[in-house]
Amino acid sequence: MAKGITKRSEDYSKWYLDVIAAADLAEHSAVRGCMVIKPNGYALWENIQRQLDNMFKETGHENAYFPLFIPESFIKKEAQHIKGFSPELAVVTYGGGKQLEEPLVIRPTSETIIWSTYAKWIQSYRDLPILINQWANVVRWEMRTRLFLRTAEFLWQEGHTAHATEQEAIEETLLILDVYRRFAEEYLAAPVFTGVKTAAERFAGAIDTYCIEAMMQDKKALQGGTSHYLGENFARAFDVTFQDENGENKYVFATSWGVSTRLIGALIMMHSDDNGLVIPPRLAPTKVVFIPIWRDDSQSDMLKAKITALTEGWKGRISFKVDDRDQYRPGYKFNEWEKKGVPIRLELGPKDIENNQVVMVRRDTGEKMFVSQEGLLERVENLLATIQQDMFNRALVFRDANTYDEDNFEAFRNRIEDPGGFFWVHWCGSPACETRFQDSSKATIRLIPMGESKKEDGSCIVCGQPSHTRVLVAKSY
RNA sequence: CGGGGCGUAGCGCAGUCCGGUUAGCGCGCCUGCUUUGGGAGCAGGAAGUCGAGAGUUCAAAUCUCUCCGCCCCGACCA
Repeated sequence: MAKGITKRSEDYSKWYLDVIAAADLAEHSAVRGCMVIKPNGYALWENIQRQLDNMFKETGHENAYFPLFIPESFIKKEAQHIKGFSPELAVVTYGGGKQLEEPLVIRPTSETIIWSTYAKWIQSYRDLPILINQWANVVRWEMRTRLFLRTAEFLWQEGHTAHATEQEAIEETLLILDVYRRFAEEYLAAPVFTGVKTAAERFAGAIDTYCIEAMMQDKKALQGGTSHYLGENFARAFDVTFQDENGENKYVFATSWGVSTRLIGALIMMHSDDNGLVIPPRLAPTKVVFIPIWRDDSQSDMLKAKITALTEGWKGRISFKVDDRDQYRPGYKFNEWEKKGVPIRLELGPKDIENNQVVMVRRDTGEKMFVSQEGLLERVENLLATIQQDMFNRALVFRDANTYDEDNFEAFRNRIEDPGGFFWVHWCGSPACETRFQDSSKATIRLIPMGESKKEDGSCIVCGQPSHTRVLVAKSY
């Protein structure tokens, strides 16, 4: 049915690239590992941005902007940080035709430039907290790249906050984790597990890294966002101190957190099908496309006028398009908007005029409905809400059907290959056993859950030592 | 960086083994007419430094050498 899109069952990663091409979201650029985000893809990013930005503002954050270039010496100040990032840095050594005295690193993340700045801003406890976010691009020289999922340059937001107490900083970290979870569930229609990373998977320079993890349709995990509690690590490296109420000098406590254009990759891989992109209504740049179907010119004028009347008052309430192009026939248009993932298609032809109806078609299920022209906007809005909810529910059912408890290491090694999925297993906490998961199964510990749900006594699936909680293990992107 | 594949019109490809007219095909694009409820038909048309450079030859998309780039799979990562 869909020309030019490989079936998921044939080649999942080819399918992924085909969906992006068919929906005209992005393309590879002349620069290795970089992508051009085209208008359809960027519109998705703008919607993600708009919503998250609102959520950050609602929780008391402000936006600011820090420079792209970071003096090399800054990056080197925090030992773990430089260790983690040095392999993937892009460095500028020439400027204005002359060799620079000090090379400038193109930011892979902005902790160092930000903390060197915060050091100047903070003297007193009265200066705290600082709750800043920035929308920016960053560069990480990746070996292997894939559109949206991993590119050498990507767009993201990075929040950087400074607090007087450890408790407040940890609360901030968890607050943002919850913002990410809510955004994933309510907007991306993506059920996620939340938890904390193991030491091996932790952000370079963090005390703890919290994350949201979602299951893609190939049953692999994708980390959608991270929130880090940085403790005093960066404050010590950049000498960021404040005087508290008692006149004592103390280091500030830090957090940082981010989500990137990778979320677009997650959205694609969770919801799209063999006919192309499927966008959750709340993030869809165009929520409804209206297609008139005519037999001659007089009809076309009449139908266009009717659609204008039917969509009276829609502007400002719902984003819609009327596809009245004369050079394409209806079937072509149906297909085109399906590939692009528009949630609802409305058709209006001579038969519908006779019956005072409109044909309404869901992108997510393909279901076709004949509905009255009365109260059309309300019907559309209701259906959009239904689609949003159904998409979440389907993803949740899929994830739960492919998530298992497993206590036998050999069985685990077999099942992670076939059928694959998420596995809750007991782990003693030792890095040695963690390494054995990875080496023997190519799967990693995605997170250690925080709540009570997976707390139970058991024995480590690798070594048999006591364990008090199950951890989530899966192959991942 | 290792393994595999590829580079010929905007996109997808044939032609390359075995050198030889004016480098083809499909889709798309432009013009016109007919069409229009699931990817329209006919007619006409535009569009190529055959990835780059060097070499062999009367003659190179095709043979030789060098280089560049991209995609897929692995090791590292949001």
